[in-house]
Amino acid sequence: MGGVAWTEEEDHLLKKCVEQYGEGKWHRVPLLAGLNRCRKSCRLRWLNYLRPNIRRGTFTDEEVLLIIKLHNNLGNRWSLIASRLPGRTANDVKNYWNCHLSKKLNKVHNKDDPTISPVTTSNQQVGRFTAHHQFQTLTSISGSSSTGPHEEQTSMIHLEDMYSLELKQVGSNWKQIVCGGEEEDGQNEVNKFAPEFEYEDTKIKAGGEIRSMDNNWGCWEDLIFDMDL
DNA sequence: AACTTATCCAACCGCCGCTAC
DNA sequence: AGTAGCGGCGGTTGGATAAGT
Repeated sequence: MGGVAWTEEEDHLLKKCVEQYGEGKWHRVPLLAGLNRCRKSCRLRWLNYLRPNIRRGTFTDEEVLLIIKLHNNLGNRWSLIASRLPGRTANDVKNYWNCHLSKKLNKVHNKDDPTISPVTTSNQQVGRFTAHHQFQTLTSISGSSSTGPHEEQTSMIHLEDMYSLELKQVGSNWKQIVCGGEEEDGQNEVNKFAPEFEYEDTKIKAGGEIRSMDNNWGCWEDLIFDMDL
């Protein structure tokens, strides 16, 4: 283990203590329970192992799909993801992701370019973005492609009908990003090659996925990874 | 059978945000 | 405003075990 393993006696003392005094006040637990463990260790042991209704064992297909979906939407916020999976702990979800899913996903993502993770929609690859803080809703994607020596392709990504991104694919890489806002004085407000930009409270950064925070899966469904798990 | 390598997962560590003072 | 103490979180570690040679 990563540290000193808990004994049955320690588990019993901790369980008894939490049942008697309730969760919280973890700084008092080692003293109340008579344990030679720090507050964090006690809390973790309770949350990940001793708490009632904890589900152990292998993850079901439904759980795996939900984890993937939630991870796309929330990132590495394991406690939030675990809260959607009854009986599963954040540590379990995190371990499962690190041991099983991240490797499989990396295999899929890194097929062509290790710096770009492809997202597919209607068989059209559009690259990926990360939206931090409040995520904007993806409303539509349109694209055009020209078949030339470099096979250049352009995709427009529209966010809440207010803001749009333009991706250009040169060869096998998505390199250029053009960010546009509402038209002003007939000129489209454009920042070329922006690695990231902010719109109101939303920061959108190149290199991740477009995400929605409002549980509106309808938009996201079109962007689900084309994965072979 | 003996050894090496890979995988899994419980536990630890350091950081962050919140609250009280 | 600054600080200490706390709970909570995500990243990392390392021992146990399985799989491979």
